[in-house]
Amino acid sequence: MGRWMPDAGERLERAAFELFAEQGFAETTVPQIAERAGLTTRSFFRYYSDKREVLFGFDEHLPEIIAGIMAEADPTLSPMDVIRQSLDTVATTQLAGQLDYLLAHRQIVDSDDGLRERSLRKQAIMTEAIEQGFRQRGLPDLTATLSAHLAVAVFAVSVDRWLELRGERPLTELVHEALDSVRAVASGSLGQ
Amino acid sequence: MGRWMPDAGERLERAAFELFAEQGFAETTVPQIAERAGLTTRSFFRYYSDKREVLFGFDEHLPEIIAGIMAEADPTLSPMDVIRQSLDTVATTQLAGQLDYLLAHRQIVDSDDGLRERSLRKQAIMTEAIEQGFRQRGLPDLTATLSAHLAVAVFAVSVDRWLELRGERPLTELVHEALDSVRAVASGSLGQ
DNA sequence: GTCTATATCGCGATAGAC
DNA sequence: GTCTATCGCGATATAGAC
Repeated sequence: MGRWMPDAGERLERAAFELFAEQGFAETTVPQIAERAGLTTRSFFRYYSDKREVLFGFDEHLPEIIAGIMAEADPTLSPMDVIRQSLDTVATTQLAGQLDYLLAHRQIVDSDDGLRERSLRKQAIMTEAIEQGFRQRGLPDLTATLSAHLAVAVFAVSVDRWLELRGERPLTELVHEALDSVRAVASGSLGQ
Repeated sequence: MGRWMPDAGERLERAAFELFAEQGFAETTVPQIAERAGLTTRSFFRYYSDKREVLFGFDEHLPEIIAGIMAEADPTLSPMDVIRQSLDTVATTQLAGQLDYLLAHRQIVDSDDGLRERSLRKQAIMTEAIEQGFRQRGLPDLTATLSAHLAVAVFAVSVDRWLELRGERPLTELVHEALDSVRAVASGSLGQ
């Protein structure tokens, strides 16, 4: 057996995920994670800058993925149509089939303030990437920024509901419902 | 001299703000803050659960303030009108005159990843409070949630611009501009 | 890989307010 | 005297330096 088993990063991620689920995030120490993955504490910090990052490794790829999806959309589409089409794509190509993983992930994240905060940073990363995508499409700064915030809000709220419903309703349906609701609110057509 | 000078919390806050501005957040230790405030390290943590919190003490009051402002608005107003009116109130009663403090605060927060993250949590706290306010006004859950996200996005983006412009334009004007932009995006009236 | 700073928190003792 | 803020000591874990 070689000195370095392959996929150290993945082994750390798997070990951490298991331990967090078994004993909780706060109760799990980095040395424990490293030991289960067959590495030293020092090596853990080489792969992840802090204990929370091991649950958010995928964030690294988000900007590129988002840029790709938004670049594919027809240049003549309005921002709302870009949002709808892009979120549909994400729902079907990225999240379908991930329900169980996402539920477990969510349960861990919700158990700890620090992780909830880290999760907000993930949303901020997405917002920036989407904003950048809209700028590439020629939108002015203010519009690009607000469209990005709107897209992330719709997406986050819809995924929340999807997980609460344990996938009983398709994510795309929830996304469309949220988009309709945003349109109604923003147009001021909801006089009481 | 008594063992307890009054306003320990405020003294810690002032000392921390000064030290962060002088030497940076990461370079300032809790013992330094405590010493300048005339307290021990242990006491610091009785007032603030971690080093970042000393810059966000006001968050505690946000839910109550938000609830009060939203409750004052005419019950017949649409969500968008509630948002506009409430943000106008916040801009004039809470933020006017705070420009210098907010600029200094922002400079510190922007210098550190952990503080930026904490700042996102502040936005999440605001979002929850606004959502709750809309529920009190009788909005259905989905609409209340999305309206709250919309309000916070508009507010945050507008304050960002206000600070970048160093107050050259009135905050209310920037808020209205952002609200107009949101309406245009959400109504789909921005075909390319 | 080893060493270390420092954030963070638990516990028991104590000092002053009321 | 009770109550609460503060202190002092110590332990542990993260995170970064060397």
